[in-house]
Amino acid sequence: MAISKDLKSSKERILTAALDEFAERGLAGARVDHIAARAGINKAMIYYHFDSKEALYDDILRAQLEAGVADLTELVTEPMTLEDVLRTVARYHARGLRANDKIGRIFLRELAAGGERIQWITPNLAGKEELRTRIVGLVEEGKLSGKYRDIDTRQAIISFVGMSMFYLILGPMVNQVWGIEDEDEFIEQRIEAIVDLFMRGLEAR
Amino acid sequence: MAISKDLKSSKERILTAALDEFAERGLAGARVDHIAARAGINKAMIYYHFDSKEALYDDILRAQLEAGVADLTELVTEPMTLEDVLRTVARYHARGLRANDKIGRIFLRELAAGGERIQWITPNLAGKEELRTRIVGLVEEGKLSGKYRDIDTRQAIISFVGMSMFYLILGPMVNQVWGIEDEDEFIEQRIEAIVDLFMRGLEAR
DNA sequence: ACCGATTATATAACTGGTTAGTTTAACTAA
DNA sequence: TTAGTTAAACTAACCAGTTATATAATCGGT
Repeated sequence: MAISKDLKSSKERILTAALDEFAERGLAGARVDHIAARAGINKAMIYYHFDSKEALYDDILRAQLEAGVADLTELVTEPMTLEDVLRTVARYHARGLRANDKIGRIFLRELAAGGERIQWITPNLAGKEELRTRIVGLVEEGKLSGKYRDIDTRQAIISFVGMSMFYLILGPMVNQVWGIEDEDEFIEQRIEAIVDLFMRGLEAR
Repeated sequence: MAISKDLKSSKERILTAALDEFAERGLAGARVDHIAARAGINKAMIYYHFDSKEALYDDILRAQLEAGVADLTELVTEPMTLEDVLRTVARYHARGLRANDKIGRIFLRELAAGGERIQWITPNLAGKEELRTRIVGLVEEGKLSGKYRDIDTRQAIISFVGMSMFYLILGPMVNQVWGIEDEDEFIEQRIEAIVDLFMRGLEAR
């Protein structure tokens, strides 16, 4: 039998199936039998590759977070203006994570639980610090040159990230409340609206 | 016996205990036995007052959402400028919901699950629409009079709500990433920073 | 005031389905 | 020979919901 190697290894199949199951139901709501069925393998294989349901979950969470931060930092390597960096971040949040919202949903539940697991798994994600200090630097520079107003840099950046991540987090709800039909168009407008509002709010007159 | 009426009725005790349990563990992770223990009553009493664990959860969710929206709409009854309305909303998000973050945590998990339950429970929260149309009206008015720029009103308001709710949602993570010590002071600064950035970004030069 | 009936409150023990994790025994491909 | 894989049955704990039972409060009728 065996229609060949079936494309992906069983371990990979378990990982993708588990990502789906955890995104839909959360750690407590996920069922190991469901994961096995989704992956099209026997449950015993899960315990052959992973110690426990929790260990599987932690593996996935770590891998996804690391990949996410790596993707984003890679996008902002060359020298860029503040506006371009922010547009890149906004685009990443709006487009990239919407295309794969699974980690977003898992992330939300972790936050609801207190975020301790995330801090335990990834004490310091490589690249996260780097990107932040880079944005801080660009804002401070503009302030010194008189191009930007003398605002609280930290608060401003948190505001930007908030605007940028909000749709990622509350997308479905926003669509319903505001009756949004063409989501793709809305997202493109959203990216520009965020950057425009922020830069305008920052610039000295 | 009975050391008296024991302050709160058993139903009220169940409701507060369940709110705690659901906030900490979510619907799937919550245990009816834990709720009973926290409330200091017998498990059967839960099924005397409520049909099921889910029904109890739905009751709590509905009551909390209704109370939240009612609180907020009450705060913005009198005629106010856009800036004052926004400051009220920001203050409400930053202070009010932080003082009782339980419903926020439950809300996050609902969003992660797709938000369908919230829409089912509260198809149209009284007052929610009212507040939104009021803010839209104030922005449109300012645009017509030339006080504000000709931006996309919808996008701008979503941006504002994003900035405002972000700290509510990601508070603990923000504190860790930015190393915030004095949280109370930070929150007060946050409210002003949000309103300032938004108004400045909106105003015509 | 008194009676019976209903209602609210409470408990401990139980039931039956569910679920994470295991075991056994066989099979395949490198 | 070893690492990977499968199916199926098993177990031990867990957990939502029930039942049997009991006591106190409430109330309508007389």
